Amino acid sequence: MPLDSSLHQRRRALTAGELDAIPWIHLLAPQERERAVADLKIAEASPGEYVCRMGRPATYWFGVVDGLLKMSSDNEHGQTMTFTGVPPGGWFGEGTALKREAYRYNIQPLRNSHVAGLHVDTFHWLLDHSIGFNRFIMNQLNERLGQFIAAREIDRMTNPDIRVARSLATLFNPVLYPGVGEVLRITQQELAYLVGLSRQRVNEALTTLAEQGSIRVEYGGLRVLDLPALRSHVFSKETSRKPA
DNA sequence: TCATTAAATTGTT
DNA sequence: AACAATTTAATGA
Repeated sequence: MPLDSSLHQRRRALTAGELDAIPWIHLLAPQERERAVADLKIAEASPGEYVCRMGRPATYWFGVVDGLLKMSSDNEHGQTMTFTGVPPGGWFGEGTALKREAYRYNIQPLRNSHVAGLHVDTFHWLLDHSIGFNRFIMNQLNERLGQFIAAREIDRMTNPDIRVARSLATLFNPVLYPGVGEVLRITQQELAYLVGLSRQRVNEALTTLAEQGSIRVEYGGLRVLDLPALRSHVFSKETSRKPA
């Protein structure tokens, strides 16, 4: 059962720390915040479950408190295409919440994750009453537009190293995912699922990126050292091939 | 707190 | 896909 259907039963209140990590909560006036906090729910979701499914009516606007989600879509042939990952601090679904439509994507956890939900009615109430909230949403929509344009470029990249680099750069986006910070908690296997490459190839790409100084590979995560380089660096074809 | 063991993740072929 | 090496997490004295 998707999380958006079962959030009612599985919900619990957010801790003070979890509330503090929500990027838009600080932009609200006291009475607005009071209303938002009263409605916010949090639930745990595991791999294989759905946070929300394509076609289901949108009931919540979601945010990742902890963990890692993937956003995907099924085409008419039953194949699944992954668009992007959603790391901590990311909020999504505002487009469909705005129009009160059905979800256009599937959202599934790549590992055990904590997902917060704000009911669409409260979402709309905030839109009607809070300037700060409107500014956040506008900023978010604008930033995501840039992300999707970048995603189209990534799709046309044949070089796996560049695909990994660009995909990582989007996950490190400080505006969309302020919860990530310097280190992104992600395993190489999880990253492989996201970019659609084998774990071996991802490992090779990460090693190359680390050699170039744009990231550092750590156990269970990655540290970004040079985000602009990740976004734009072009690799020469023969950087790390061993000579014959 | 420390040592031991299991589990997870990474590096390599 | 398989394997070894490394790191973390869990357990109990």
